[in-house]
Amino acid sequence: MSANAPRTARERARAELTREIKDQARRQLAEQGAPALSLRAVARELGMVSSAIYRYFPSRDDLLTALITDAYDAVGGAAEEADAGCRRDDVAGRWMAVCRAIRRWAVEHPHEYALVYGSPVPGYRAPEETIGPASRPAAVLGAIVADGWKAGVLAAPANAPAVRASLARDAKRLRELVMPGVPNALVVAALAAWAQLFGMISFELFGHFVGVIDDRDAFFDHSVASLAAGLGVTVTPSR
Amino acid sequence: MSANAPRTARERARAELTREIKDQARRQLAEQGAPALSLRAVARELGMVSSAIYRYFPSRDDLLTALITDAYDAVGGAAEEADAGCRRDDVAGRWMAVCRAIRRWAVEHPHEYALVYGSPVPGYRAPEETIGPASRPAAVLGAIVADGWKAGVLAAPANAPAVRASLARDAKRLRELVMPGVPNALVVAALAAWAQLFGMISFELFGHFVGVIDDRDAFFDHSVASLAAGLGVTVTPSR
DNA sequence: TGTACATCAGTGAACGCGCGTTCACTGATGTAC
DNA sequence: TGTACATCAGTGAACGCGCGTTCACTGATGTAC
Repeated sequence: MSANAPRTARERARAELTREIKDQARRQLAEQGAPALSLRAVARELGMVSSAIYRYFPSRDDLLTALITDAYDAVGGAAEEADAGCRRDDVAGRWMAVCRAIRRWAVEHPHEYALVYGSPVPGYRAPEETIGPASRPAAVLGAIVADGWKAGVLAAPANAPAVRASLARDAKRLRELVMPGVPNALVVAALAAWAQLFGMISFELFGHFVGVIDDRDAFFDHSVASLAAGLGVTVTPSR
Repeated sequence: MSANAPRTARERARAELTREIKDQARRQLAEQGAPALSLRAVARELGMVSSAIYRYFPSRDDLLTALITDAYDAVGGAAEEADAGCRRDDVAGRWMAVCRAIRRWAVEHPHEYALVYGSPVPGYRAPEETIGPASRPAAVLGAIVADGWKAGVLAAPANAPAVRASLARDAKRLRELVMPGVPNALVVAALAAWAQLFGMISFELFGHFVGVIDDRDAFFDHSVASLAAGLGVTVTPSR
């Protein structure tokens, strides 16, 4: 029993029902997508009266926020776990493992992925509290790049364009946050790789590979290895 | 007057109202997003009774399909126009111009962009007729790559991983469709660049650069030039 | 250990709203002779 | 050129539905003495 575990029966029941509501909401997310998520349907499925939900979430938006936070935490956790399973000095292996873990999570939870990386839910404005969880996957990738740079196995891309002053400002801020010691050109390249990684996952999940790419595992592995190559690290072609 | 222009007053009125309905629907798309698009609201705004819309679109899904087709055509047209404005042998210039044109269209029409490149609209299944328009932007990029290869200014990335057999099959099909003569490794690299290009645009539009990248023009130009560099062509750093 | 009060979870009814779609209709426009 | 009929656009009412949220309430759980 941890120190901040619920003690009274009431507290335990509350924690459990909060979880059940979110689980049920996730199930509906998976079936019909975020815009169709309805408090009434969640309550119905749980055998409660619709107004009872309001004891747990003050509004639909708060439930959405909880789902968004959980989704970021889940994908971030998957990334961290994959990273932790690699030898620290195997930069290429860490990169591949983390990219694959993120994609696997996305493929297994397409609607949760769409909730956080797809089009914004109309009328919903994400509150501050989602920022922390949202940055977890990026932080993992940033740490790999920083470690790789420190170990000398990464390099700013050879024939990359020069980094303009305004971009250098952005790079400086990010270096201090998440990629200590990494030079501007590599910070910017890493950022692009980050956006490109999710771009490929989104294209796959959102149907743009239909009739274009059949072997999506192979394509993803290939492209993600190329992204790594663009950062100067060569992935040895093992599975 | 073109040969297939509407002749009778009825036909003219019908064409005009069809356009007005789509325009109004686009306006609502821009204000509240696709899931909130409602036939009743469109009719209301146009001063019609809601059932009148059914003379023009047999259902909400058909209106959505029309908007999707138009959006693909718009972004495809923007890409084609940008390409046509360049000297044929300026491969790097064409690449940059087309990427910028696509991004510009996206930034200017964020909800139409989300409609086609964001999360799928729940409950909506895109019919066959959207496939043609959907491929236009990709076709433009493919033609640039094919021309660049033919002219000898593009190359398969130097340190890229080998293309597996199953991927080679996909590459073969695409080579025949859109990139004649281009070798497998370059076809696959071009595909990745295509997905990555839209990935960066999506990240920008869907809010993932907030607090991360301030100078998004510079970042986009830089990254898109890097994508080109990854295909072997160097972009001279002019604006 | 027992009692009195405060807190909280869940109920059931209601408010006010908007939606997609159908249908029988009226009146205007187009077409064939 | 004029008439008879067919086609079509737009109307207004209705069907059946689901939604988020509020509110006064009952009964169970927790807390202070």
